[in-house]
Amino acid sequence: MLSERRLEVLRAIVQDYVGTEEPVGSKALTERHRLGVSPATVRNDMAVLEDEGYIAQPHTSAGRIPTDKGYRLFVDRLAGVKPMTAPERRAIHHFLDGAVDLDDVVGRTVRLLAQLTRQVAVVQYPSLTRSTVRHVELLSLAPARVMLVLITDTGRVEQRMVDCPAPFGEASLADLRARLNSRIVGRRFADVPQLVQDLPDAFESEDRGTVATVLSTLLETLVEETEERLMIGGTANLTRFGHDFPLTIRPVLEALEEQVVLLKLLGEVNDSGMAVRIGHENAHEGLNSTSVVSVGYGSGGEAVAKLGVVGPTRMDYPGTMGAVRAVARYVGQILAES
Amino acid sequence: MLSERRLEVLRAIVQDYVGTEEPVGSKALTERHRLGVSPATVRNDMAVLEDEGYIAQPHTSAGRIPTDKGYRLFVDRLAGVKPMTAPERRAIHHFLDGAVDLDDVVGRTVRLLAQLTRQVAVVQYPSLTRSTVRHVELLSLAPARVMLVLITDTGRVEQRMVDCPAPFGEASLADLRARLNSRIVGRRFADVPQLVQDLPDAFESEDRGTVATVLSTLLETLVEETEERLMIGGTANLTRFGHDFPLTIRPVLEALEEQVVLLKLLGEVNDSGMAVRIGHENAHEGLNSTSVVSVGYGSGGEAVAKLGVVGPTRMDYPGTMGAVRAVARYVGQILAES
DNA sequence: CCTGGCACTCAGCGCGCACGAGTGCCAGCA
DNA sequence: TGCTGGCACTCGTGCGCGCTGAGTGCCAGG
Repeated sequence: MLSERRLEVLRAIVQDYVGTEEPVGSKALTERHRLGVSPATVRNDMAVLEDEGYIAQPHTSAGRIPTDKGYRLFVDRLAGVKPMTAPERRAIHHFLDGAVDLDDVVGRTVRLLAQLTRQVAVVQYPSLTRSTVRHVELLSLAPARVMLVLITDTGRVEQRMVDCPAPFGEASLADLRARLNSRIVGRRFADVPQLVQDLPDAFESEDRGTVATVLSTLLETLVEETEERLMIGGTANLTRFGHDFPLTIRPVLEALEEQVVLLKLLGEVNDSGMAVRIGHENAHEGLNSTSVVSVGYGSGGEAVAKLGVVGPTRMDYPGTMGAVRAVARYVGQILAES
Repeated sequence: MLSERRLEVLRAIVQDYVGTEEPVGSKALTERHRLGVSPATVRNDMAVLEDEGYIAQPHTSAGRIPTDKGYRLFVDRLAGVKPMTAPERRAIHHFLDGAVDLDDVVGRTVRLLAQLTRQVAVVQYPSLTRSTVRHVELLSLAPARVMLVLITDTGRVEQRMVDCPAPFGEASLADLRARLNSRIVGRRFADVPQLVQDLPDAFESEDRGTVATVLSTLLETLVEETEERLMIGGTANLTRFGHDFPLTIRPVLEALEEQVVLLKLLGEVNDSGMAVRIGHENAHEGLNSTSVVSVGYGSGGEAVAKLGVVGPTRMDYPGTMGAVRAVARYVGQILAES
């Protein structure tokens, strides 16, 4: 167990390193923080912290930098979430108000997050399966061609073309539309498969094939990993990563281009709502020198999707967490209003 | 006017420099190309080419590299468009087939282009105004709340919420839907404003306000710069830019995040279809060391949108132009089929 | 107009050296 | 037992130096 002062030393190291981006030495520490002890004592504490794996030196005769483990301790026990100031909150509201549709909301959110945190922002669209059906529309575009449009309560709209096995009359289409909507409007998309299972039975045999085709297309749109969409922004902030960064930035950009990786990245948000993954805690190799701060957001109580930022492990955790949380809350409100 | 051989020397310089990324000297040139003259002669030619501004040396006692003007001459007169090989064409087809909706088509196209050219790819969604109306749908979500859904023949779907000034009955809604569709289906979106101008007149006075609101929302979606959407990919390829690239990559990433800049970037495609902007020919400062190859694509004869790639001025122009053209053609086909 | 020869330039590289920030250890003191 | 000042040590960084070699421009001769 580390003494109170040693924790204080660790906190000071993290803060200084985040600020200066340079290894911090014992002398500098005592000058910048009122620790009440001499550099020599701090050196002893540092030696202990290094033994325990919380800090490391890049090379002998250099100052110390926090390790992933050090950041972890910092985040868990030494720092809180820094709340946004009133002007910042106003800026968030101002920036997000006036979005015309969901794409716009997500786009603005991404830019806002990137700007506030000066890092790379990732925003997931509200997941279909976790949303509620607001409406299902069927449009006849040709005798045997139907367009299926799904609308969620979060404003997300998905459409699919359906090539029917047989021509489908306008009356049958209206019938299907009505039955479908009466069954699933207001229900969660996740429940839709069960709710429509026996729907073809209600139709004449000649239409059954088409109805089944439409339904299977509907179900296909709900398949995980296909239905998920996301937007990223602020990649220009990657250039602030470090000096050696050709090697660092490359794998990060590559990782950011892979949907699957990104979805995993946002990962399981724990119950308190916010997740912080530090360095090697990220499964993906290319992201071993980055940290991810993510949080769920939603229109009501439960999260319909996640958003977060990706930045260097050397980031301002309290500030970033504060920004991410504030943005998520307000996006949730916006969605609830639409 | 430059002699035939001097043009040949310029071509050789461009080809070698693109291949090696290193300034090319007179000796190396005569070794790698059958110019039929000695290095000394080539040196004289180089001196002339340098006087004329087609090449430059980074510093004395280094080889020459092409200038923007040199690349321009190369593209205009010395090189053609390299056609795709059969396997490459097959790969394109394979990659793009099986997209489920427009987002998917655009997403696949971006990834494909980035992969083929090893550069940053930019794909614009089919512009609304240049597309044709396939269907307009109006959905009543609440007594005074309507969702407007626009569907184009290219598969693009846009939706907007409309808050009506007064409750709007189901019958009136159906009426508006029918009138609207009969007027504009099959017409170009650009013509819609004129076509719907007097539509409110056909309604009872109590509904006129709502109809006008719906129509104005419809027109808003057609406003330029709001209606344009695009997707980019392959930013990881930026890391292959050069050695000094922290300074190069930053402004490029920033430019890529700005819609407006990107839209201008794709720029006016000339009549032959393809546009190549080299270095300083790009208006945006951050892109002064990049070249942009873009082309229009469309389902029928005329272009509904553009796509292209952004890469270092030192790029394989014939190959890049070939890839861009081939992809654009096939995307056009895909859109026509949907 | 082309060619071989020649003197010249200069970026890159490796080397050695001095500097200084930062450390670990130890003896002394509260 | 824990803190402190002192001290020797380490090692990365920056600087100056000279060498090397690729590449050039120029010139005289064919």
